[in-house]
Amino acid sequence: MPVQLLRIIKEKSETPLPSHLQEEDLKDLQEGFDYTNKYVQGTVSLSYPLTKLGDGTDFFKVVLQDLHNLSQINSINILIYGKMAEDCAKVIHNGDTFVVAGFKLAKSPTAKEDGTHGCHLEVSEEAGSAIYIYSTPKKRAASETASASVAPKYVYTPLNHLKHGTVVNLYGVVKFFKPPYVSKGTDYCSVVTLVDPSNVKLTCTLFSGNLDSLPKIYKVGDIVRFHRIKVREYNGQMQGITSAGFASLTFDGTVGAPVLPRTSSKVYTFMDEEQKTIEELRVWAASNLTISGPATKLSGVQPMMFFDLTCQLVGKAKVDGSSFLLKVWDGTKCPYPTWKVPVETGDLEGETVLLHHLRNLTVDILVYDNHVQLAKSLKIGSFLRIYSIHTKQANADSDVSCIEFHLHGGTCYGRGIGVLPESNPDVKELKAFLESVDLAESQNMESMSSLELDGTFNNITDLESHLQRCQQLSVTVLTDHQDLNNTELKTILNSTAPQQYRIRAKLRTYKPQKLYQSIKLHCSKCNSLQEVPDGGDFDLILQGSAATAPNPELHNTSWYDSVMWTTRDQKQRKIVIHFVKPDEMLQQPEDTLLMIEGGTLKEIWKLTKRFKCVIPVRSTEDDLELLDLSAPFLLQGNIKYYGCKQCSTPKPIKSLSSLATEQQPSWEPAEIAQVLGIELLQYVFIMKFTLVDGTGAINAYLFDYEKFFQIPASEILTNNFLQQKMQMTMNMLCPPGRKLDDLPWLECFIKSYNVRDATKPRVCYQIFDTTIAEDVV
DNA sequence: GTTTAGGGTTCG
Repeated sequence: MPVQLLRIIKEKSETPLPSHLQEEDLKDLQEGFDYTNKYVQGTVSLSYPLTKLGDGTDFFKVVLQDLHNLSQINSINILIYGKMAEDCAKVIHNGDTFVVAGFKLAKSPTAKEDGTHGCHLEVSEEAGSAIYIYSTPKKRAASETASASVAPKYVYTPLNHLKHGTVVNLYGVVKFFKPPYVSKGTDYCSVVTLVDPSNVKLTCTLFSGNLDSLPKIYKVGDIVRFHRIKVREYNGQMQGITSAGFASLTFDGTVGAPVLPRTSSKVYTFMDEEQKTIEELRVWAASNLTISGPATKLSGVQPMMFFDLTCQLVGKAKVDGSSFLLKVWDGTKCPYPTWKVPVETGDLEGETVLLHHLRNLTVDILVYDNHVQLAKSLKIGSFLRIYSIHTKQANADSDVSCIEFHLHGGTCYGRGIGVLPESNPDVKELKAFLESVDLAESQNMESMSSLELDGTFNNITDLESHLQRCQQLSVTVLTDHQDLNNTELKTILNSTAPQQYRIRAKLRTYKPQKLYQSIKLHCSKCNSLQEVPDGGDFDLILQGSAATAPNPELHNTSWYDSVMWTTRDQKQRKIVIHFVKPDEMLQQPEDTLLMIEGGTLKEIWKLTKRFKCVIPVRSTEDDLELLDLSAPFLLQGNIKYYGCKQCSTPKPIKSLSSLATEQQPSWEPAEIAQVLGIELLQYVFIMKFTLVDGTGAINAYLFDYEKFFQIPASEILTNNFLQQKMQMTMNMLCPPGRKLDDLPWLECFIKSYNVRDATKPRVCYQIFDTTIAEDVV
């Protein structure tokens, strides 16, 4: 809208300028800068008559003065070209406040003569400029009286004085409306029924090929002003219909709300009189029109109702030729399970991450027939009001029934979809609310009742394919208890613990998503879980122990041979390696256990490649001893073995001689730990699986040393291949980006158990006696 | 300077 005539009340603009525009001071304007998104503001001090340039283009020149700028150069010439020149010349008056946005700056050839700015502004529709003119009524009235140039005076006809075959202007309060929809002809259509204080109704049928030029009505009670509407008699009643030059303004009908016209007209008159009319109509409507109650939120829907929903579009997808899916949210949670319309993953438009985040708050609305075309054109993220959504209860007799949302075909009762601008007060309120919604809360599966869970299995399509799916092989296999029957998750959730169940479910999600974070150390004695220490800690401990000088008296005993040397670097570090002697004389290095004093991380690492076991030690007066238990007490291959600090009581190293004297020591970590008084910590996978089966969802812990993944937890941290293998397995169980429908089934055993910790008692679940099927691995 | 729709809930 290149030229807008607005009103000023108490020096303050009623209509804020578009937010992307930034004000620029006249004195700061410089050549060579981009002023596409800038505006300047001032008072019209002089305007010249509208003229035509040689090529026939309309041309209009205005001098703009910045009254707040006390410097010498406080005015600038504005050159307006084309249609904007014509529009502007019609409405502008000296003294008006004038705002120009999106102009071009050029050197002014007349700067020196007239004392204005060194540059002038060039303004035209082609350049993307916009002009806003603020006119104070008093000044305008005075100037109109003085100049005797009278603005067109509109006459408005009350609804009880309409005559067939006339074209009139009128005001009315919206009693009913159909938001613009695609007609069967070439245009959009909107049907609007108005009333006014004469208590006569007028239904208007409005057509336009341009969606924007139909009145922007958002709710019953809005007030409209129509210019040039044709009146006809139809079925014994007066009817309004668009005629050439039809134009409209729409206002919020709330008493006391700002009087802001919604329009697409480039130029319109709107002054004191109009303001007064709107305010009077608002007051009349407040006591004469049925006021609808508060808007229905998703949290307030009932199984069988029609309602209007103000919401944000999160996703959309084609379904078939006659229906289309809209995924929307309003920040509240529907109290019933809601249906999920199955669509191909590739057909779903919207931000995947957001769709996932909001999955518990979005509802699927299936729109049909004539609404499909409009629905397709909607932008993700836009704010909508969907009129007359029908809620329907699916499978009413089953105990897992859910609510379906339909926008049926046709336009009865104003059924349709309207896009609300961000400036709409309801949208502002909704936006603020959406930003405040605590997603963590709504995503917390544990806080959800089984009824609230994903309703994927609750519609007919899914039931049909249910048999098919039952025949699918599970990606997991039970290693025991095959005689048990499956139990639904809902039943498990409603039962007391402890018990054991066989279930058939899908892995909806799991934690941690970074698989290496699932590896912990477990003490089977005190049942504690701890993080795997990182290599840096080990390095520090080694450096600390290197400060302890080796004790030569401890070298070369009956059960080990010792070798010592000094590094040639400045540190002159002493390194001792004690090779444990087995009975067998001929021993291969790969079968040998050695102990090392004063070695670095790198040296130890190298030794583990050649020898079977490496134990870092340091000297005391009468024996070798293990280092701090934050360091591994044993390294074997790629694996570092740790002891539980709490449960271990380390013994002198000579206790190891009992193993060394065996004929062929196996050097099992568990045995070594035992003789050294170490409580061995076991590597485990700890994961939280969220399992769903259509009746409920359960968070079950996977506590696995090796059996489930058939990958030893101890090896995963140092083996890229195994990490990849585990990631592939998880991708198989829970393919990323897949709908729940397409996930594979898992057969699992789970056991429930009671947990009493600092918080309230709760029931937890753990997977057991289950393993990944061979063909999956 | 035509047609569309011309208010009054649901096939899915």
